[in-house]
Order: sequence, then C-alpha cells, then structure tokens
Amino acid sequence: MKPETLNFFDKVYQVARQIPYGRVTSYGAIAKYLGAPRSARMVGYAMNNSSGKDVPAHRVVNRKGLLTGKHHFDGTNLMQQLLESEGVTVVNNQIQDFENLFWDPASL
DNA sequence: GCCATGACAGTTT
DNA sequence: AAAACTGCCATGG
Repeated sequence: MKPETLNFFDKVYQVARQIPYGRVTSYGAIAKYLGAPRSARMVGYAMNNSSGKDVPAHRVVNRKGLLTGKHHFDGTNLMQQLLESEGVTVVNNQIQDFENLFWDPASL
C-alpha cells in the first residue's frame, strides 16, 4: 500500500478505533463523517485491508445492523462471537436493538 | 487509461 | 411492503 492511499483508509481506521466497547456503527455513518457519504463501500474496502491493524471491524456493520462482513473473518461466526463477547446480541447475523447500540462518530 | 470488483445505500418497480 | 436495480467512489488488473 502506498502512503497516499492510506489517506482514505487511515481515516476510516481512526474513526473505527473510536468506536466504544459494546457499540456498533455503520459504514455509511463513517463515510459520511469522513465527508464522503457516497463512499460507504470504500469503508468496507478499507476494513478488508484492516487485517493486522487495531481496527475493530466486527463493530462496523451495514446500516441495517447486518453482519455483512462476517464472511471476511476467519471463521463463520467469529464476528458474531466477538460482538456477543462485548454484550451485543446478534441473531441470524443481525444485531438486535441495533438502533440502541448504534454509535455515531459525530457523537465525539 | 480503461475495465472489473466490492464488508453500502438510496431509489424504483 | 419486499425485491431488484442503479449510483458512487476508490482499488486492482
């Protein structure tokens, strides 16, 4: 990865790191916070490259609270396990009470 | 430099 | 209301 490329990704990583314990956020929320509400897909793309980083990708889900990125984790239910380990209830790859657990980066 | 892909989101049928 | 389609933007080939 080139240093310039990290520009966008790094921003995503920084925001993702700000996600409090037991909280979740959506790609669109992060993208919007970064000033690129249309680049929600890029956020997920960045997460894919977050391997080896301190980025809690398991706390980032789509706007519906669905664990769309669970496929990118090692196991099949690893992402769900991590969330449940933080006190987040997940059923059928979907976060329960998502609206209540939702964390907006603008809340900083 | 153009074509294809993707962990989303919003709009339309 | 549910499902399908398109738009968007950055990355990789």
